[in-house]
Amino acid sequence: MYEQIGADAEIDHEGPQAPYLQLVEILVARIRRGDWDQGRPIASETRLVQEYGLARSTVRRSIKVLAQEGWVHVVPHRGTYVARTSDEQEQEQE
Amino acid sequence: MYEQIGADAEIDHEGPQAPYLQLVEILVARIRRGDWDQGRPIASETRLVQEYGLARSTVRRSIKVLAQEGWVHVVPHRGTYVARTSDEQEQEQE
DNA sequence: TAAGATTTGTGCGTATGTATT
DNA sequence: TAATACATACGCACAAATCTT
Repeated sequence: MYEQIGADAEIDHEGPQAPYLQLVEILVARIRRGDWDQGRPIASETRLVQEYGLARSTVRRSIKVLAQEGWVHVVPHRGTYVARTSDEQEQEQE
Repeated sequence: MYEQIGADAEIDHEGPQAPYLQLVEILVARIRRGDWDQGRPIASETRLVQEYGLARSTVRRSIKVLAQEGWVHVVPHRGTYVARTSDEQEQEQE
């Protein structure tokens, strides 16, 4: 999956897919592309808000999904770090 | 058109005209009267529901017509904005 | 030690989107 | 048409922890 939306895509507010899911795909694409290295922080929520024109609550929702899928690791009051850059160790979530 | 029902009319649930069409005429009259300026949001769906005693689905149906006729522009999750205040650039919809 | 900037945590209110009954 | 419920999204405000200067 994550094939329709690329790393350079923008949010389509009119489309059928929810913006928070679009952002999930975009960020996964950017991680895989190497925009941020493993163990390094991705853009802050505030930055993503500015970059994609979304509400912070929406950005946070996307990050929550990324964390659940194991792409990133959120460190309270510090940042959101890249946990992996490919889906090699893809794992099931209950 | 929109001559029979004025800006201060109320919905007549007994009459021959469907409530959603009555509301369309009322809202157009209110826009033309200047209740809401161009580029500004009209009353929310919830507000219109309370004001006219209609179901939200009915109000939305009216707004859909207004949007198709170019009177308003619906911005997802934000509001319904006045696109024009007169029928100068009246245009055909397919 | 202190102050300021940055970042995530949390909550509230409101609006539209969609579906069901 | 109506009534209801839930999902999705925006905006704002403030708290708490961290980092920088």
